[in-house]
Amino acid sequence: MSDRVGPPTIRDVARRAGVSTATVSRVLAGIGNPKVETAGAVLAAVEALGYRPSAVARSLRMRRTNTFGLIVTDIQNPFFPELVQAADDAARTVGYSILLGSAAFDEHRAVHYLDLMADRRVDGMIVASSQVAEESWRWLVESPVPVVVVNAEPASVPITVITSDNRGGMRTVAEHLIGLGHRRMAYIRGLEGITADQPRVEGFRAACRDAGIPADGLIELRGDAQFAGGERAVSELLAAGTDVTAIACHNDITAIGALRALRSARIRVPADISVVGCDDIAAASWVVPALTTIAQQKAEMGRMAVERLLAMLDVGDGGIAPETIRIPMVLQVRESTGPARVGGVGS
Amino acid sequence: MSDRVGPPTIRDVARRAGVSTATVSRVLAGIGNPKVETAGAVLAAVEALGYRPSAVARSLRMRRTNTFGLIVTDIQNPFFPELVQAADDAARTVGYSILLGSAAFDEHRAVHYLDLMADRRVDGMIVASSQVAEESWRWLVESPVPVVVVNAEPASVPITVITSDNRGGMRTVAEHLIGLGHRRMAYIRGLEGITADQPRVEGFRAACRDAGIPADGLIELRGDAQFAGGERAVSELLAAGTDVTAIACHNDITAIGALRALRSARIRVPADISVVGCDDIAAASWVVPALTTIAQQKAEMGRMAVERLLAMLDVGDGGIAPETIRIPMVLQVRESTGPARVGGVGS
DNA sequence: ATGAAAGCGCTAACAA
DNA sequence: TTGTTAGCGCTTTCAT
Repeated sequence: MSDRVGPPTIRDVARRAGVSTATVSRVLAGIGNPKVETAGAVLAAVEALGYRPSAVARSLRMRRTNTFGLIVTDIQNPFFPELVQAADDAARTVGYSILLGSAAFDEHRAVHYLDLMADRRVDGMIVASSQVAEESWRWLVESPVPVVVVNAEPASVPITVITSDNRGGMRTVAEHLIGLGHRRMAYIRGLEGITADQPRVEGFRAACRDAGIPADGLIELRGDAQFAGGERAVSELLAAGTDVTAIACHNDITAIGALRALRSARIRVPADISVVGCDDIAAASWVVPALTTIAQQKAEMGRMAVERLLAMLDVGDGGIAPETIRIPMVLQVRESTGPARVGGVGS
Repeated sequence: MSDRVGPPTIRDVARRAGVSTATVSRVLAGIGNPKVETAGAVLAAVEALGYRPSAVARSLRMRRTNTFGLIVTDIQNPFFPELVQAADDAARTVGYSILLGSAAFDEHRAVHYLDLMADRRVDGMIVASSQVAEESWRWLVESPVPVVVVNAEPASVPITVITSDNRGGMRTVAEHLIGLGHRRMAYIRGLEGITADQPRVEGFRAACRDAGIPADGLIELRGDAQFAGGERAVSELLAAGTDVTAIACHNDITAIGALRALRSARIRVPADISVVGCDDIAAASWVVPALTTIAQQKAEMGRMAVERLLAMLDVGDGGIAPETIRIPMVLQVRESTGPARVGGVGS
């Protein structure tokens, strides 16, 4: 009747089974050829005691935690949960778990998580956050732990990156619109400096150029990658009396904001103006009209990030050359885009 | 030039500073009155080596991980990220971190995470998942680690629960509707067996009863707590030719589905029919018309769960009696509810 | 096939 | 004020 404090340890099991801790360890790890009776005794003791090996002690001894750190910009952004889920799925199947950090748009928090995960001795890190300063990126590449960056492209730092093909994706969007006859369009950009902003708008511009659309056929506005930014940009657009037949947005949330502003102005979508988003979050198919958008393959990205980390662990980091992997985006045509109207708004 | 493998340890620091590891530990912990020069030397060595104490080793030694486990039903459900964020915030400020597990509606996964977190020796657990079998609940209460349940109410198990006042919330919703003159209403329920389903519908019924609304003034339909369920339920309602002036839904996603079905049927909201949801997810204010809903105070719940865990840790679990804390819900009146129309639909 | 013992990196008595 | 030492619970040589 010892006053055992805390969960049973391997010693408790060993004692009860009348063997050494080494034997318990081996039996549980399935190493060696234990005599059936020994194995039986061990297993019985484990069962009786409800023994669960301490991952903490094991981590210390093994010098590996079987944990990957995952830092996201903001878990409340509907883009991330799917990524997180996919990464977790992939990790789980190979015995890893994910330690999550949501930077909540705060650079300091991002750094905090970087430290935290270093302290926790995670075996690898996935950084899906653009809230990371150049300085931190350097620190990351130099650190011995494998790192995969998702949806951000740190300037001038050799590191493995998994990202959507933002440029190509927005080009596809533009082509879709142009194919529908649109020749006067607006593009609502994301927050200034956000990683994907530049490539997306460039892709859009490129397609316009290729289609021979004159420079003033594309008007660019600044949003904030949030609902409010989309609303505001459209209000400004309308206030300025600018006449476009389509609006492409940096992301779905922006587009949904745009949709709402348009509706308030009694402009019909897509009859008067077409709207298209980017990301394909769940809400994109909930709104009316359902949003045409170009989808990021979030699950695919999460899966790949983990795979990559695993590969680096195998080869012993550094064995794998940093590489930028671009995952294609896929167009989801729904209800918010249609043929360009010919006359003025309301015609 | 030793081929140091892995990050520097406390011994490296001690060696470099010419002191014992104990001293390093003390200086870093701010314990005792180290001579300034000693402290200086230690700090310098720490700096030079880029030393970060191993949380793994510390956890083993201290028998505490400074980690709370958090299991959610499904991180992709917009309800949870805010809860997670709040819990993480609260935990972070007191030096804790959150190990997240998303059960993804899978009972086996929920169990998997339970085990995982036990193995990791988390100092406490927050279980915000209804995917947990009775058997597991028992296991949880018996386990020595403090547990707080969020938004679920395990039958007949004494455990600390933090939940929204679902009954009171839906009562408020009904009263809002009744106050607007509605007397023939529909209620779309959640998935069968889901924890909040029963109290919510009961709250609604109670208010109807109190207002003297006849039994056939409230028609109940079964949804699935998802978009599709809301759509389907409304279609059925319309197909049956049932004439109601308001529809209350188990949650926002259902309500958004309902909104869409109504729109397809060219029924105006709120002119013809009012719609109200529950939860107040971000998308509730994005849709058109913006959804009137009764908000769960998710951040509050996350915060409280952590506080409670901390308290249990202090007092030494068991010192605090299991208690069910009901957090009030707050009505958000937006655009989807209005006065009951008097004539038939379309009048 | 099994046991004894060392040690992963840290903290906390206890000594000095 | 600082150092010595003994573990925390595990895995893994090296013996036996």
